[in-house]
Amino acid sequence: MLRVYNTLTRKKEEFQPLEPGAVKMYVCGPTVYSDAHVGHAMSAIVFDIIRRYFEYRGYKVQHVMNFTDVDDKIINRANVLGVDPFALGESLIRDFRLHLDDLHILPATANPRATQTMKEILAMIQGLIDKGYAYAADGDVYFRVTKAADYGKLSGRKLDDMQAGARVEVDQHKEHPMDFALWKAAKPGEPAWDSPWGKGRPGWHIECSAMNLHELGEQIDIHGGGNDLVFPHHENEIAQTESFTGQQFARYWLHNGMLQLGGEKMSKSLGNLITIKDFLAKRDGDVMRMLVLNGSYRAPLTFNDEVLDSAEQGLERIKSGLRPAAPTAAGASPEALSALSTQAKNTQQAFTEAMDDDFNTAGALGHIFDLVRAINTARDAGATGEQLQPAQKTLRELTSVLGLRLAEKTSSGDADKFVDLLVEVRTEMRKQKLWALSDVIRDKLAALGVTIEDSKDSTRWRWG
RNA sequence: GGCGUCGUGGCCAAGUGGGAAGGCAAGGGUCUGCAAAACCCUGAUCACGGGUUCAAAUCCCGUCGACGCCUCCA
Repeated sequence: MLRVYNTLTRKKEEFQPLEPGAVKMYVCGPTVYSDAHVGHAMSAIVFDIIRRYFEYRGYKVQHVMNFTDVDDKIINRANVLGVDPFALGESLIRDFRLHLDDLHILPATANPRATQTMKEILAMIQGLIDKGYAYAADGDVYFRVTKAADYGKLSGRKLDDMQAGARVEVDQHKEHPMDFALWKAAKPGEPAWDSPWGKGRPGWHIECSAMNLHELGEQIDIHGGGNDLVFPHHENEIAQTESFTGQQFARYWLHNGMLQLGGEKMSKSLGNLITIKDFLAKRDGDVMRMLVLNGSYRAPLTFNDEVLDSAEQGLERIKSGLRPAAPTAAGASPEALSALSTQAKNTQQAFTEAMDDDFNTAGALGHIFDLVRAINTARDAGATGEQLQPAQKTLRELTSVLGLRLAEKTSSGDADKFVDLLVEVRTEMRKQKLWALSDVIRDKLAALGVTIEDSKDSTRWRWG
């Protein structure tokens, strides 16, 4: 039984899809006004793992991730750069997609954009006005929060409490300080679309509601995003969509925790961010994923060089389990092989149990390391490639559910042949006990990125 | 001020009533010509103080601390 933590109820609940065997999942993507940072990567990786796990469990997943491509910040930044806001968004979306690929994140089944959903946005706003949930004022349109009886149910807030906080902007157009914009009247020089209320553009929240409705229908299984979106964004989405359709919107609300850099949330507004591009220039995409897997997706995640180094070493360890049998392997005992296959079976089961419990990746990873150890023990006991194969296949399968690539480094070009030759020559030297010379070759190759591992009667090497 | 999450060995962290997973780092060992890799071994009064219970890291109350949201944010 798969259980997920639902922000709406603050409890873990059994996952029951609207339609058997299918999952409709909508995840809030970035607003494209500057380079995406590793916090965006974390969120994308979290929901990629969730999606992969659902697919592993046999569900057909519709995974929608939007791009917000019209918004104040995009316009401001485009003005600063002196470029067209749409061109800016376009190029950032292109970059983001490349990053997702480098991070081994499966492409969403749909990537709607605000600017391409304008018809649906306008229809929804009109519908909300018709039903009395929204009102036009001076070219703007606002949502009437007092009309939505359960406004605040996701974030656990009450309208009265929020007013007490007094950090709500005062706007004479609004009936209630917490009313929020569905449509914003255009200022001179801004991108604008025609509407019954004059030229303008959509507010931030309505686009997600409209895209959801358009791509997935009135009800969805899972709505996801960072926990900084719980209020006001997701709260407002619920208010809009449920007021419009008259029924429950998303059954399960899943939120990932924030990446912490130096004890603080990484964010664009704080400016303490590391872009995905900078990260990938230094580390493999698997490292970021490993970091996410080692923690709990709902909790804050520490991000620094120490934990990244640790993640990198952990990956090496998993890879050790995938390495081939010794060339001279004579075969392991039946007891050893039986222990290996038992461990593979147990690992598979324990993995599923962990992941079924609200995607407990840290637990799942622990079980995977048990299998790694069992494989390495069997290899040390002389298991042949054929004998290791079933367990290694299980290891591959489970790690790929988590989205790990686990690629061994390779060289481009013909270098391998020359390394083979050097290693061959070195083997001769070792036979003649020319240790000093052998060690020089080993050191120099290491400097070139080749790792040499000798055993009693054979030598193997690899990049990295 | 309001709402919420959390505090587990040097670091990251799983576990939410009855054995304190796992990874990284460190130390010791096996193997090796030496290394490396692999394997084995070594380590925790579970923030603090009360309470409930035969039994608490886990439930309840309190204290302290950290972080998030309440304004755009993954």
